[in-house]
Amino acid sequence: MGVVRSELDPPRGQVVEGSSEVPSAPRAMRADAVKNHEKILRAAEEIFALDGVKVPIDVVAERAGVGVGTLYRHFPTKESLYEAIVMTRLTSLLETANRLIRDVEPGRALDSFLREFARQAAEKQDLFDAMDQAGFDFKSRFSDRVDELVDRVDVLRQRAVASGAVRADVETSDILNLVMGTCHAASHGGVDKSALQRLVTIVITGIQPTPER
Amino acid sequence: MGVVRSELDPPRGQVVEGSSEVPSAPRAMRADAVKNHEKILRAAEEIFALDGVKVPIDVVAERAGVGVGTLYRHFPTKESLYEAIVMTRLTSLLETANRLIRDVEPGRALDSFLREFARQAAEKQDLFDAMDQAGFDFKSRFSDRVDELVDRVDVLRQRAVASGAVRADVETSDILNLVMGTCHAASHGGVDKSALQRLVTIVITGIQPTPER
DNA sequence: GCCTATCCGGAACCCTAGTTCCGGATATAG
DNA sequence: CTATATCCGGAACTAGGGTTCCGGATAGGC
Repeated sequence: MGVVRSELDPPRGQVVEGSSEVPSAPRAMRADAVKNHEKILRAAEEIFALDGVKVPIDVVAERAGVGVGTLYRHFPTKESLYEAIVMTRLTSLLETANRLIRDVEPGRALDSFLREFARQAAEKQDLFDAMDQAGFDFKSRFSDRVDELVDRVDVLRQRAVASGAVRADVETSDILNLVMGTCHAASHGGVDKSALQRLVTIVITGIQPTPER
Repeated sequence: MGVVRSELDPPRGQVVEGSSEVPSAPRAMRADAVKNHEKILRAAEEIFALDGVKVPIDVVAERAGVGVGTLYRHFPTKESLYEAIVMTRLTSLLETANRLIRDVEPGRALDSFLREFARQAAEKQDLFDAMDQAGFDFKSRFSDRVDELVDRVDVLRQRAVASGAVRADVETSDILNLVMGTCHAASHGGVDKSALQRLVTIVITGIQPTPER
């Protein structure tokens, strides 16, 4: 829940010197282990982005140039590896949201975020899969991080509403569902980058205040 | 391709009397077989609607009150059963489209169709799954029927454009992708009927001509 | 009422994909 | 340089779900 420290940080097995812990200090990882750990992460990031959760674990291992046994020693579960990758994606998105909240005028910030969100989700199949499963209400291993993200989007939305760029009766989940929908189209082929942006534009237009009517 | 005659019509094994075919006329189905065939279809329609393609075949058999062997004699493949169900759904949608084209004013017809489409796809998980796989370009067993449907929607769109209800730069695939996206949200829980209609409304608003800007 | 072409049920089989296990290799402390 | 704690690879095991098979039941023609 709280601290996430997944296997994403440069792996180490060392305990801080002088730790008051039990003196059975776990040794540092062997050099080859560290190298493999990184190879696995790189391979996973590439393949998951391309093929999503569905890709068999052997394929990841092969691409990493490593046996499945090795992969499983580094990540006890396929899901744990998947989770490690998705977490970085979500974190990155979160940073984007925060940056936009901080630096960009409210009217444009939401727009920019949604476009970036769509771009990412369309580009990284795994991200899409994750949010697909997680829904925006659903429980999942990512739900905490997803909640944070939804919270940030809510801030973006509120500001956009306040600045008159978005109608007040639109809910955050509506926006996310709609944009996820565009990604959905993108991740199943048949929608290139420009078409994707066109779809997002339609959504954004749809949530703007309507002058007349 | 052309004639679809799936196992949906009341099954019979009879050859038309006086057929010029080989005289080895295949007998009519036994009464119990006919009954089972129907039970299987009914069960499949219910379960596929609820759980989509993913549902194991044994579950369908059980719900139909029939052994898997029996199910497989009637439908040689899980996919063939699935196909039979989805085809009726697509056909029904096609009829809806045609009726709207015939009876309703262009400005409202597309709107009505999209709402009905969303309702159906959200209600029948299998329909959603099918279109999900088929995409709107992708190949699949349904692609012919899907093509027909897309063609009808294109007519609806063109008319809507002509009547000034929809912008001219919006493509049919854009519309379908967007609406599919809304269904996507709906089929993964967290979106009730009213929320779904709200989403569709946003999409429809998004493809309308913008007075200013 | 009898006989057999049809049909039924579900155990068994296969294939896919995740996970475990262990004999062999190797980094690295001493 | 040597000993050994770690690490590696991939064969083997497991589980879920589609499909096949065949002994037993039965509809329905005679």
